[in-house]
Amino acid sequence: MDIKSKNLETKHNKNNAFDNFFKSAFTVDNIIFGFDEADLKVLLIKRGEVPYENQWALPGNFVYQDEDLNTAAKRVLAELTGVKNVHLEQVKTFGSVGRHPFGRVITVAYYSLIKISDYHLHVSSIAQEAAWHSISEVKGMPFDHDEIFVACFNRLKLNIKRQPIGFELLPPKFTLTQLQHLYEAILEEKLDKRNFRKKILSMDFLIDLDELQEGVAHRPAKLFKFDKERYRRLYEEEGFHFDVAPTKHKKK
Amino acid sequence: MDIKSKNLETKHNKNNAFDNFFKSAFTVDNIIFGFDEADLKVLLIKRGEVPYENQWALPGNFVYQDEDLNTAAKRVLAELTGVKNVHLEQVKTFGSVGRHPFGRVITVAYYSLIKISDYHLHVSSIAQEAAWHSISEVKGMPFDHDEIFVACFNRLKLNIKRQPIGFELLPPKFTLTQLQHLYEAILEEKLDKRNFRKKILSMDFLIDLDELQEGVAHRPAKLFKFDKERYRRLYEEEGFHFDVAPTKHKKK
DNA sequence: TTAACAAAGTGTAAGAAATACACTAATTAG
DNA sequence: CTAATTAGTGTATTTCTTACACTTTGTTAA
Repeated sequence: MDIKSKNLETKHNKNNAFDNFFKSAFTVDNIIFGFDEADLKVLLIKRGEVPYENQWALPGNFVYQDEDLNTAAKRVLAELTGVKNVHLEQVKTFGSVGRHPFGRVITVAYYSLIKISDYHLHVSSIAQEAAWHSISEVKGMPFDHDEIFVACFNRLKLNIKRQPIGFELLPPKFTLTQLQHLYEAILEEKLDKRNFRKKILSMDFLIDLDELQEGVAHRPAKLFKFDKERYRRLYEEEGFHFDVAPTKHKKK
Repeated sequence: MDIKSKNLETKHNKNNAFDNFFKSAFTVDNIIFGFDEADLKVLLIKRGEVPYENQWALPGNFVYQDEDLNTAAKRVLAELTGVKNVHLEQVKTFGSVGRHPFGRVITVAYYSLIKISDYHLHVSSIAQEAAWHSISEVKGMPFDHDEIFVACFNRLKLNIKRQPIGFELLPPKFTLTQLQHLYEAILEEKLDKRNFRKKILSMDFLIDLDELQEGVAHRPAKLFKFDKERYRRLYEEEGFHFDVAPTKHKKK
C-alpha cells in the first residue's frame, strides 16, 4: 500500500513550502462569559458588516500576520471589550470549507471569563452594539457560531470542575450562595446546598472574611474570598476534583 | 475607553473581508500513538525536506484550500501511514509567529491511536523514513513539535480516563495485564493489579472470551474483548470515570 | 413591636468507592 | 520434578458522596 497521492507530491516536492500560500482569512472568535447574580451571560456584538449585518454574533476578528494566536485573541478581546489580563483558553479551531459564505475562514475559538461589573461595554467600529446575552438566548447566531459556543461552553463545564476559574466571574468578595449559583449556572444543574458548601470549604482555598453582605432584605451572608496563593500551594501539583452530584431531592 | 485601534479599522472597514488574505502555510500535524506490549510509541517521519532535513519529526502536511480540517487530518494520516477510520481528535492549534523558520505556519494538532501490528509503515516521498519511536525518545524534535507532542500526550492522559480509547491500541483479544500495561504506559504510573482489575471489570464492558493466551512460557492469561455495544448502552449518556490510584506500595 | 418573609446556615447517618495489601494457581523450560 | 514466571484472587479500612430538614438572622411592612 504505497503512497502515490499526486496531490501530496505536488504540494510537497519543493524545497520551499512557501511556494504554496494558503489564502484564507484567519480569525479568532471569543466567547466571553460573564455572570450577574443569576444568569450566565455571553458577550455578543451586533455585526456592522456583511455578511449577517445587524445580527448578533461572537466577537471575533482577524489575526495579524505577525501576531501570535494568543496575542491576537487578547488583542481582539481588549479592543472589543476593554478587558485585559484575563484567563483565556484556546478551545478548538473551526475550519469547515463552507463556514463563511465569502470564502475560506479558519477561526480559533477562545473563551474567557470576566466580571460583568468590572467593565463597561464599548462598541468598536466593526460592531453596532455589544451586549450581554443570557446563554439561553444565544441560539441562532450566524456562521457556525452556535457550534463554537457549545464547544466553549462544554469546555467551561469541564474546567470548572478542575480549576478555580469560577472566581473570575464573581466580585472579589462573594457569598457561598453566589458561588453556588454560579456553579449551577455553568453546570446547568441544581446542587445541594449543604453538600456544595461542605465540598467547596473542604478544599480549603476560600477565606472567610468575617464580613457580612450588606443591603439585602434578609439575613446577610458571610463574605468569602478566593485565596490564590493557598490554592497554588495545595493544588498546583495535582489539580482538584469538584464533584457534587446534582440534587435528586423528592424521590419518595 | 473607546476603541480606536487603527489596525482594527484598517483591517475591517471594508465590506468584503476577503480583501485581506492571510498568507501563510496552514497544516495539520498528527501524533499517532501505538503500543507494543510494553511501550507507548509515536510514529515519526524522517524529514526529506528543508528545513530540518533528515531529522525525525511529526508527520504533518498541508491542508488543501477546499478541504475541511478533519478531512485534511484524516487524509494526511492515511497518506503517510495507510491508516483509515481511526479515532482522531483535534487537540490544539499552534500558530506562533516564529515557529517555522521560513514563514508563518499555523498547524492544527490531532492525535490518533492505532494498533501497531495492523499497519505496515509506508514512506511517502516527503519523508525518507517512517518509524515508531518510544515516547521517551521523542525529545528534541524540530519546530515546536516537542510542545505539540506534550499537548497531545496530556490530552490522551485525560481521555483515557473517560473514554474507552485504550482498546484502539490493543489487538481485539487481549489480556488484562496487557490492558494494565497500556494504562500504565499512558498514565506513566504503576497501578495496583487487583484494584485495576476490580475497577475495569466493574465497568462491565469487557467480555471474557473463555480463551487462553498461547505461546507464553508461564501460566496463560484469559483473553478479553471490548464490547462496544455494551459500552454504549452503559456509558453513552454519562461517560465513565476510570480512576485507579498509582501504587504507593511499601510505605512501612 | 411584632408578624411575615427571605435567605443563611448547619450535621449526620448510610452507602459507595477507593485503597492497601500477599499469597496461591497454572503453565513452560530445563 | 523443580525452578521460574506471570495469572489470578478477597477483604478490611478509610475516604468520599449522598440524601435530607430545621433553626437562625436579618429586613420590611402592618
